Amino acid sequence: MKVRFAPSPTGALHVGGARTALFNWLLARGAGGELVLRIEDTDHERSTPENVEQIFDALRWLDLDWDGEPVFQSARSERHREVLERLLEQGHAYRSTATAQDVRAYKERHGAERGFRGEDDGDGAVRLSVPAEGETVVNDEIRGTATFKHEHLDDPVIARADGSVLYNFAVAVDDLDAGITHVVRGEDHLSNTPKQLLVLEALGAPQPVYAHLPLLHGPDGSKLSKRHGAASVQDLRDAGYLPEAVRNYLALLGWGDEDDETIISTEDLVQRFRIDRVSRNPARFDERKLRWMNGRYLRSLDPADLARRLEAYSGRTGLEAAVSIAQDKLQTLADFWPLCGFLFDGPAQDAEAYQRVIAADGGGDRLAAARAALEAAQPWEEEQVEAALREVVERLGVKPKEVFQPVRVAIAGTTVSPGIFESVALLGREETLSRIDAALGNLRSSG
RNA sequence: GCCGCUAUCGUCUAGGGGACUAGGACGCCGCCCUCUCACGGCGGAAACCCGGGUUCGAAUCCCGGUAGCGGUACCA
Repeated sequence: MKVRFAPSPTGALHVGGARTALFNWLLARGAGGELVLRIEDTDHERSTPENVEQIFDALRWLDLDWDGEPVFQSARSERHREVLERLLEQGHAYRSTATAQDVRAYKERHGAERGFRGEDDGDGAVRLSVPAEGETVVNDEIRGTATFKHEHLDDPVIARADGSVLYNFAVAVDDLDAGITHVVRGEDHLSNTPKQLLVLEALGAPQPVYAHLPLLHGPDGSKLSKRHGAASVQDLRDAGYLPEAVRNYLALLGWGDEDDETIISTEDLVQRFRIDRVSRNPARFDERKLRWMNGRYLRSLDPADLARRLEAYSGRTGLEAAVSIAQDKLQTLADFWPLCGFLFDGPAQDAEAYQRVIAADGGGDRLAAARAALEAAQPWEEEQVEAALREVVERLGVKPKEVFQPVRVAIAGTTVSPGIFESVALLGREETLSRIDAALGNLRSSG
């Protein structure tokens, strides 16, 4: 088995393209086949080094590897010219000067459902001769068969007047030459497939196995784009998702095993993935479910591992202690800093929280009581911190939160943080007391 | 317009003639846990596009309609 993944280098790797890459990868890796990467761009306008590097980068981040060197398509290779000549000589193709207007005029005369047939003008673009009778059947692993009657098919242009070849010709020849056995790509290519099959047939070449994946849409059913949030692999990485979670989520978008598992490791995915179990309906990309799944993966990570990833993501260091008290509260890597930033950069400035929790209803008095208890806590460990604060709660006869929240706002600046005992213990005695003093000082000065 | 593909809870899906009172997951709602926010636990609402046919029996097979998507480039 030889599988190929052929992204078009339009820039970032779109989420749909990433899923196609994943399915190709799962198919090849699961069957022990070979997976080649080909950058598909016959006119070479889009495959700038930057665009190509973005594709590689996205694939590497997803940890989807390929075999051998990536291949770059060419519109003017000697091989393409040679095959074109052969088709011309054998009468499978002809040169025609017919324009798009000519095609329209033809259909007005013969009916809209009638495929265009040109005449051999001896020059102009090269068109493939579609047989007058019969049909071309695409055997698709996912859809069964799609039948295209030849009378409905236009003679497709396969090379421009200047001799450069077009996609539907190039892709068929390139797949043939590379010995590709399995073509897995988006459903938008299904209607192109008969053209490619006809090229192969004119060449007397065998057909690969096809599988056309349903398309991916945005949450509202329209084409997935930036305005829906994350639309590319780059966006996903920036939003703080884990590659293993993205792989898991994407695999379940259009594919489902009979056992209904939701969290599936990549190893299991490789083992269980079956191309013929891919769904036929288009799927919507729902970032909420990805967030949930990412949280599951995040929580299952070893804290040291999570800290490493967070450090790479944020560019900061020394995060492990904070990670260990915040891990359960994160869904993405991006959630960490808003939650734990106060441990490193001082309390946040949430005036509303301060007013409501410390400045009102005796919050300051309870905070002062907590300060005194904390000052006496010995040693400065989570257990002693908890004992000290709970003792204050008991002595004052108030609800726990009436003591804990003022402390939280004093050290974190906001009402949301990791557990209060862990946070205080991690912050240290000196820093904690000084932040409480600052909050209390504020209270006095504001009267 | 023409050609092609598709149609199960809001979303992703399981199901492939009787096991369907249609299962799971996200999301949503309620309760529990609880120092905030989360996590977790328990429970709930929520779907077979419509119409014909085949059959003892249809979510499942067939036909038609409708809708969505894709293609219809000297783009990829």
